[in-house]
Parts: sequence; structure tokens; C-alpha cells
Amino acid sequence: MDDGPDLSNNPYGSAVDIFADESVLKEDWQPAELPERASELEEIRNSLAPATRGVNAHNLFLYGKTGQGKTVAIDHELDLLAEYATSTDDLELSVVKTSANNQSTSYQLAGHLIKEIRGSGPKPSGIDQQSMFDLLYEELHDLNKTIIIVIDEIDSIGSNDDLLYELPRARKNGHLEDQWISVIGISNDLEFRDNLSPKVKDSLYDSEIEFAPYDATQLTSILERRADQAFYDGVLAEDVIPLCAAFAAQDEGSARQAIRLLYKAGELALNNEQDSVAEVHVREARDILERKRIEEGMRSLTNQDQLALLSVVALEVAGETPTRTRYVYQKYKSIADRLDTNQLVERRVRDHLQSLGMQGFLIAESRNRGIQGGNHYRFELKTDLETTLDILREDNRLHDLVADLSAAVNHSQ
DNA sequence: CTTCCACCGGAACCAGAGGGTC
DNA sequence: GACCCTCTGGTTCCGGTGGAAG
Repeated sequence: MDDGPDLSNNPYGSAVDIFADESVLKEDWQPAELPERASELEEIRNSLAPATRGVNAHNLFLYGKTGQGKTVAIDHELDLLAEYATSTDDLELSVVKTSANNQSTSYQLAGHLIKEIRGSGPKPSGIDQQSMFDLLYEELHDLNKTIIIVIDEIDSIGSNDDLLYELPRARKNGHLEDQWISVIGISNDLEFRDNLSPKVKDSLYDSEIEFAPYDATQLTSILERRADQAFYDGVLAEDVIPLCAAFAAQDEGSARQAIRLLYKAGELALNNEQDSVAEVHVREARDILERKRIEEGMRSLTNQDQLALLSVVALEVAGETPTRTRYVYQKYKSIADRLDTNQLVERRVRDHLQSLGMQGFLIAESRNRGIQGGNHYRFELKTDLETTLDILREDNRLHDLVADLSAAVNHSQ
């Protein structure tokens, strides 16, 4: 009967067992198999295969929203290729893998790649673009014969795509002699391809693979595989996985999101000392994650973004949404006045409203009322009003203003 | 068929900060 | 210290636009 000290008063350790192996649900967990992406994997393999035959692999573009397995898929295939390379003398492979996140120009991306290849040291800059490219070629020269450069989030360089034109032609232009280079770009932005300059498309484009969003069925089987390892048997109520899958499918079809949801639901059950995960936990988890998403988004807003958002929020409170730009701007001016911040010109506020729309805080509907109304947008708040007010109130400078608005909400309720 | 509303959004330009090299 | 680079967040200016009204 006596098996160890009495822990009944110790706050750590739980009375219930939910997770068999929690790490399976973490962000950095790499699944060993991707049956839902079998055909995409095969396409990648076909594109890489020329490398094993002593020429350069095809350039390749992967498109798809976040959480569609693009990065996992490319890692998976490159691992296999590297494994093959070590087992044979035919292939001397160097893989340079980087994320273009925050590198918004070719110049910066080249600097970033140099830093990546060197493995340490500062990022070079302060020289002109061609010298930067030359520096990059020097670094590439020291690598193996077959070079594959993987650039994640390649869309962040926008239309400044000179480097993408240069790289695939390096050999032809005599910058490299005995080496084969190919580029794999990964993009979340489906329009990126269309905005590339024609000469880049020409030099870079061998093949592209689109990762379509997972549907609910696929998400369900992905979740089931994870859940098998992550949870103890019989812990999940029957409808938990389908519900997580359905929520995620409704949104972006992201596996990452679905897994987060399942993980959070499990944690909630655990924290409440319940021995099984039920539908309520999933719903609660969704609310928590949604709130977190808004909070994180708002934290990155600039002052002026906040003011523009606040203008729409104020109109929302007054029940005057959706509303056109003119009234938002009027409200904006009075708010800026009250807070004693500088007022921007209308054109700029329009930009801020536009970007709030893109970030999912506002709904911007374009319409046209002809001779009485012309062409204009109508804005309304997309996020939950109460939550938005809560979060905005945390900002000291906005506190009083938001408090007034909240009072108005409660009054009308 | 034309007119015209009232905003849309591209373009050119600017100041200031911040990253560097030589 | 002179000089080179880019980026952010702003301004000014202005031609463009689609559909209701006449």
C-alpha cells in the first residue's frame, strides 16, 4: 500500500493521465511520413533526381498557405537525397537552407545567404549590389559540386528579384565553373509567382508544385496519427478529432492549426483534472487561440495602425458600421486630436486601413453607388468587439479612450 | 449614351534612422 | 570621417473608375 511519499498536497503532477508523449504535438515535431502529400513528394523527387545523374537539379517552387507541409516535405526529400549522397561517390552535395523572412530585397537576401554559408559572423553590407553578389559567388565556390539552395518565405523579397535571376545563370555567366546550382523557393503567397519579373520566370522556372489546403478528411487522418502517439488510449472523446479538423478546415486548412487546437484541448482537460478530452475543451481551446492570435497581431501594430483601428472600433461601438472611409477619417482626426498625436493625411490613413484589412482585423468591402456615392470601401470590425477593446485597453495611452468606449458598449446592452 | 460622384491607388519624392566599408 | 547602401513611414499630386441617374 505504501508506495512513496504522499503527494496529495503537492501542486505538481496531475491526478489524471492524458498525454502519453506530448512532444508529438509540439511545433518542431517532424512526422516520419506524409501520406497526404505522397504525390507532391514524388514530384519533388523527380525534380531533385537529376542531381544524382551529375547535372543540376531542377529549380523548383513550392506554393501553399502555412501549415500545408511544404517545409516538412522538402526537408524529408532533401534528407533522403543527402543520405544517398553519403552512400555514394557520385554525388557531392551542399544544401544551403535559409529563410528569407525579413529580407526584403535581393541585396539583403544575398547578404543573408553569405552569412548562412559562412555559418557565423556578421551579415555583410555597405557595398553595392554587384559586389555583394560577387561575394556570394566566392562563398559558393568553396562548396561542393552540386549546390541546392532552399529559400523559405521567398515571397518576402517582393518584386526586388535580381538575385533570383542571377543565381540560376551563375554557371552560364562564368561566375561558377564546375558547380551545379539550383534554387528551391518556398512561398506562402500564391500571387508571388505572378509578380515575378518575366526574366526571372524565364531563368528560374522549371517546375512548381502547389500544396492545396488540407480538407477535413485529410486533417482528420493527420490528427489521428499524431493522437495515437500523443494521447493515451481512450482519452479522446469520439468527436474531438473531427471537430478540430473541421475548425481548421473552415479556416485555412492548416495542419499546424489543427494540431495546436488538439494540443490546447488536451492541456485544458489536463489542467481541469479531467480524465478525458471532450468537445467543450476543443471549443474553449479555439476561443483561447483566437484571442491569442488577435493579441499577437495587435502587438505588432504601429501607433498609427492602432489609431486607425480604434477609429473603426469607435464607429462599431456607436453602431455606425459598416462605414465609408470619409467617416473613418473624421473619427480618426478627432481621436488623434484627443490623444494629441500627429494627424496623418487621408491618403496615408487609407493605407493603414488597407493593411488592417489584410491582417484580418477589418472587413473592407468595396462597393459603388454610382452618382450618389461613387466608388468606395466600407469598413467594419472583423474581430470580436469585446476582445478587441480588452486588448486595446492594455495600452496606457489608449486606456481612457477605450474605457469610455467600453462604457458606451455596456450602456447600450 | 453620357455624366459625374467621391473615393481609389499609383508615382514621385523626402527625412531620418540604421546597417555597413574603407 | 567620408561615403555607401536600404528601409520605414510619411507627403503631394493626380489620373482612374464603375455604376446610378438623367
